[in-house]
Amino acid sequence: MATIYDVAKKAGVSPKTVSRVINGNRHVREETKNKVLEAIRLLDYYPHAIAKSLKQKTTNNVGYVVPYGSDFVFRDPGQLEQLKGAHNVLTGEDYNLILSVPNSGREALFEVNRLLKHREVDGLILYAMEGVETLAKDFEEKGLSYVSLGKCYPEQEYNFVEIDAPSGGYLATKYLLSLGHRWIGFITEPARFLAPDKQSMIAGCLKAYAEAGLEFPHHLVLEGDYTVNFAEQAAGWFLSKDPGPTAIFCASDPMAWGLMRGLRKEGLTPGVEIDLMAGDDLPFSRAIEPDLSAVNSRLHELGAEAAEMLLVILRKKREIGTRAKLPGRYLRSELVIRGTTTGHAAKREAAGLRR
Amino acid sequence: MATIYDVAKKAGVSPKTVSRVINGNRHVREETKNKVLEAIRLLDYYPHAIAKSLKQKTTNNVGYVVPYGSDFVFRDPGQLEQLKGAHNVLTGEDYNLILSVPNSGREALFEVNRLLKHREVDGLILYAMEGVETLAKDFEEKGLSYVSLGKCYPEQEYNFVEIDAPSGGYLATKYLLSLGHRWIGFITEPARFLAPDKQSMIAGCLKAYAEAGLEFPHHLVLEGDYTVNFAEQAAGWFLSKDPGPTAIFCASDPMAWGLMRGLRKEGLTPGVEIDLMAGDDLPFSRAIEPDLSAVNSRLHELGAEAAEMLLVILRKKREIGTRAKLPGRYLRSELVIRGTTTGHAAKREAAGLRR
DNA sequence: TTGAAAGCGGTACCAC
DNA sequence: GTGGTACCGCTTTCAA
Repeated sequence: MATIYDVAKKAGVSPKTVSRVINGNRHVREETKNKVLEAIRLLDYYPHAIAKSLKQKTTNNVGYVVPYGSDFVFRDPGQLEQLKGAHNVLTGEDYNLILSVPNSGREALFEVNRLLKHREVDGLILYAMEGVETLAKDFEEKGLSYVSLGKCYPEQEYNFVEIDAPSGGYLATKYLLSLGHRWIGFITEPARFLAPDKQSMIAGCLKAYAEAGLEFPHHLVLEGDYTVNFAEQAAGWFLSKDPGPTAIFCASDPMAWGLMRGLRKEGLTPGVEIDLMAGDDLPFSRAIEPDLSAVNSRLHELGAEAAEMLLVILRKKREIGTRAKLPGRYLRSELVIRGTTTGHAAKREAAGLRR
Repeated sequence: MATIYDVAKKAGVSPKTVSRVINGNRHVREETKNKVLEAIRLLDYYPHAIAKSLKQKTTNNVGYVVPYGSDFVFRDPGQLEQLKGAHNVLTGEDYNLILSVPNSGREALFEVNRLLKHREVDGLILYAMEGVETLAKDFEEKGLSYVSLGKCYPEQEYNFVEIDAPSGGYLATKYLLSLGHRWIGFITEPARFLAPDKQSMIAGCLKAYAEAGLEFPHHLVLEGDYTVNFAEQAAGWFLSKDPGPTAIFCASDPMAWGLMRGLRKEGLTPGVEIDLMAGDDLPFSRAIEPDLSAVNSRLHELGAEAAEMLLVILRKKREIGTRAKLPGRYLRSELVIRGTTTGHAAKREAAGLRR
């Protein structure tokens, strides 16, 4: 395939002039430019991206590292929303996204080194994981760029974007309480998905109960694992409790799907005998279970925002030469009320009727 | 960051020797090797992937181009299974996968050029799309490597892997007929997803009917669009037909989910009043609708197989220097019988009972 | 406005 | 077993 020299020779100019034309430099006579363009067309010439990279010390690749393994990442719609958000932004700016899905935090650290230190990528979007604290300092020193999805260590102030889980828990709980529910069940995030000091949604749930002057039903809290099947089983667990819940809030949409199925199997219709609120509000959810009331976690925006931040950092680095630090951002959830939170179950309960 | 020269200097050897050590060449004295290793460790040295690429004319990146846009690709579990299959294989051999999701075939051709001709990738996995015929010849000429998911043009004999859709249709239909069904409804693949001469699953369905000596119910065929919502609506359409179906086979799992919901809304329980067979058997489906009988399209294998083929092609190119052609492969579906194909509806029909 | 030549960080042919 | 050096294809400083 043709090189810049072939083009130069054919057009009767120097490689530098060809380079100027390619990169839109205005200091080229129109006539010369046309000769070059014609030669490029004739030779079906495309600049060699690698050679350009070597010279310019940038690859136009960004790595995206999620340490939960390919089985999980490719099959969890919530993960994919984040990924999609980042992918959209990145490709919009002509960056390629290189997805790496190691099976553990340990392997992830290895991947991070592979991608960044070998300079296969200009920067990294990475899930919060233990050990990144050490990395962060290393990156700092070496001028490597990254943004994390979630805080990696308690004191991290820069270069992260995170969902404000407690605020989601607060909103959901407050709303359910306002419908008259007294006994709300909770399926939380798996503890292993929480960054070191990140607060669980439960913090917000507790707050809402406290504000309402009610005692929090600790016996109705279950740690989830983000899977549909787990949540389906959970339905029975909740119903075995006394007092049992008149409403359940769970930390992710897939868990809400499972819970819905579990409840139906037990003969309970969400929105009628029991209320249900989900934790993501994924587009996919609206197809599967269109009626689901939810806290919108804005996962797509989360990924997009991380990518935007990284692009700013990369741009600054290119222009000013130094690595920028962007203050961490929190995304607040919003309430989306649909058909599974009617308060009917709460009214029954108030009327002294128990299932 | 340190270069190979820094390491060489620190170890008191030449860059070439360092290169030998890095690449596992045996012609290095143990003592020298240790000196080099120590220097590498001290300097936290990692070889510059880009520089290596330039010299070796390989990038260790593979492109994956799907011309249906990001909204579709990231939210269709079937697409993601294929992608996951390819990603697993590729990363297992230390290749990076660069995902490109242009909005149309037209844009896809542009992407293909961007990735391949600029040498950002060593090879490409691409969805069958119109216009690839021209590309294929261009690739041939320029020695560029690709494998297509589906045949790109009727006479294509090499470098593709494709699901044998008619065989899936045949299996499903034959099985349903064996249960005693006479009137089977069909939701097909969207025509725009079919490669130029690719046969629809319907070809197989026709064959099964013909073998059974029955007339094919053309009035019960509906072209789908692969979405949940479409299929939900389709339930009503089927029930408005006369004679209506006692079983429905649809070309994808997401459509089966929608159809299930639609049928339930109409008061029909799949497996009881009407039989239902899905067209993918996705892992995700087993969580959402665990009971669904299906034709297993082996989408994960499809992606994996495409990646394997591409790796073989790339290996041959490296070793023999010439671009290999691999004969195209067809993947046959398999029947997975679960709870939604019981034949009850067919027996009722035979007994003269109609809904 | 245009060109000559050095250099990015590796690899590898060919000597020793 | 080890090293000197040219070269991959592009960009860029500096001079013309």
